[in-house]
Amino acid sequence: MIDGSPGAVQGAFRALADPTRRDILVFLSRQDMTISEVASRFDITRAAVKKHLTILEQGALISVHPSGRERINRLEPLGLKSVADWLNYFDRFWDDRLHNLQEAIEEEERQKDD
Amino acid sequence: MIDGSPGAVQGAFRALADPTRRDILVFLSRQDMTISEVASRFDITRAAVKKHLTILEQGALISVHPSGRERINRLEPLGLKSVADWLNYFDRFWDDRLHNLQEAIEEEERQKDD
DNA sequence: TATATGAGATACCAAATGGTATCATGTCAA
DNA sequence: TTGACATGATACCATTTGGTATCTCATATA
Repeated sequence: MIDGSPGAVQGAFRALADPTRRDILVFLSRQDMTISEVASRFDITRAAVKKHLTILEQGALISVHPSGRERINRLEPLGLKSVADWLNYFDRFWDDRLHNLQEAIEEEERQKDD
Repeated sequence: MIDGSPGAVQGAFRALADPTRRDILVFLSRQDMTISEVASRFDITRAAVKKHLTILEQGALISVHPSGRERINRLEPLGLKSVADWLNYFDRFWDDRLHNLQEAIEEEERQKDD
């Protein structure tokens, strides 16, 4: 088994599959935001943004902190790290296979230049 | 912008969102396989596996090489690397103290932009 | 040649997904 | 207290997604 905690990894990958959610993570990396603040960055309704934030929270990529009538959304880098850890399994292939691949590509490029 | 080639990153993240597809990648990391060989590892039909392989190919996570009447599916580490590169943006946030520092800097930048 | 086999192509289905609109609730402030 | 505002909750819709079944095509092989 590769996943240390399979469920968590699945939630994180699921959350990252949507481009809007990835953009939200970038925004939150710069600054904590309320739902409305996040929503103001997009052309979709606040309700849709709320759904995205819920999925991000389920994937443990953000945490939510109530403050009065607002809810502050905060990036949780640890969740992203679980994804990076999963990818780490393939690190060794980036060394050998990737090297060979790169050579093959360059060789192909040379042959096109005829 | 974070993505070097946005479309490619989206395709890769989309492909990785499904646990069956992530398992397929692990199998292919050990050994190249035909569609039927991959399908024999799962309890779903060969047609369903074929769909997964198509999505993996669209995400540039595997490549397909016809050989006679068979089609060899091969892991493409380069596609996974594009995902890792996207995640690299968040490397600095894995340390909370760096996060706070970065936040202050970015906030200053943001207020200039408004 | 005849036949078995690997793969492609559709058509179809149930469930999940991303979105909207609408209404309810809690909290701040005048 | 009353109104304004941030959020929660629900119902609903169109599209995508993961899956099956079935048919056809191409290619080994007896």
